[in-house]
Amino acid sequence: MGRAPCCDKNGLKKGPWTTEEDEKLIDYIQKNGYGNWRTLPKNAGLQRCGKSCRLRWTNYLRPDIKRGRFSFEEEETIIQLHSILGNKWSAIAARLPGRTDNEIKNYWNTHIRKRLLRMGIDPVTHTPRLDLLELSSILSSSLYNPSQMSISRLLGVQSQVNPELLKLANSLLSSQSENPNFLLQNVQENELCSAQFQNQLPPLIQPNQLETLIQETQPMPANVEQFSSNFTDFNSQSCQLNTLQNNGMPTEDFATLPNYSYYASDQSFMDPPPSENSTFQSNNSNNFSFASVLSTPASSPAPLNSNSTYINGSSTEDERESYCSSMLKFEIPDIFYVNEFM
DNA sequence: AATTTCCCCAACCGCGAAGTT
DNA sequence: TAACTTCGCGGTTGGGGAAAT
Repeated sequence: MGRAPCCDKNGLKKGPWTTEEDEKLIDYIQKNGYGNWRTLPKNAGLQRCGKSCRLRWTNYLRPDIKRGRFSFEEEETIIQLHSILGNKWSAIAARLPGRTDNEIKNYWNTHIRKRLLRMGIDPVTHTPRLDLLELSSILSSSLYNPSQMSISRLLGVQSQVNPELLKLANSLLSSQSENPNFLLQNVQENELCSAQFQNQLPPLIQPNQLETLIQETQPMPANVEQFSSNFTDFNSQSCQLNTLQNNGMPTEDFATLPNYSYYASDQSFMDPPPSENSTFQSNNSNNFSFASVLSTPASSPAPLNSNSTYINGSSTEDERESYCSSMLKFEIPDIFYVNEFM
């Protein structure tokens, strides 16, 4: 069937709204409410199409809109929800009172997405980028089997890996041949790091919680199952690259892993978390927690009530990135200069 | 100081779903 | 049930300010 135009565009104004227009729209809606967006602009005396009025109201003029920077709490929630819901901005917005889908979408695209990319996380799947993982795997194995190295392996994966990364790997291997301890030290650090990490994951989501979420998010996005299974690899492999990034520096920040919900944090379902100085214990370190996502049902948006430890809202972008780095623990080594590949 | 480039975000567009006639 | 209308969503654009050169 044909699609009807949203309005007669002849003579209708487009572009930024003026204060006068805003006042007219607010005044009309306060007196009459909103409902029929098609007739609203005419009744309100606006030379705009209904769609434009609706957008202006829902994204900007609505009295319950919260403006200003996103808090860490909100950012954490967005990342969690996006990992499950994908680009369902309206669904995500329903769990963030006062934020609009447009605002969240913009924030994702301009801040969070870029940050995840810098950290080597695929912002679509929320898993480590496969090409980087493959590179990491090749470099690690080459240290223990130098005779089998490794150009052949690089060539073997060339169809899957960014060609520029192959070049990078090649140059790193050259460095390794000149200084045999260069990467080996990092791998040994990595093993230590892994051992620490395995012992420090917080409590896991209970099966019934996961079931609730799955029911709530039907139909399940295609990437959810993949995400859950991939997260197993993520836990172990992310540690690996992180150690390379530290380039021999201690990895003590694992001991103070922030109470981030990728590892289960929200208190709606959880017992009070261990203090930052205590050691997390887990029977199974490979599971992902959806707990905090479940804290506010879509049908009844309510303020989030996470007890996560946050830096105050005035912190800088760098601080946020540093915080996120600790959360996700998957930074690309500086020595890789990977920004150009992102 | 002038120009260029980058970045952010409000607003627009097209589409599909749901509702109505 | 087909035709039409309305609504809402997600992707994209472009104006303007900030930062870099």
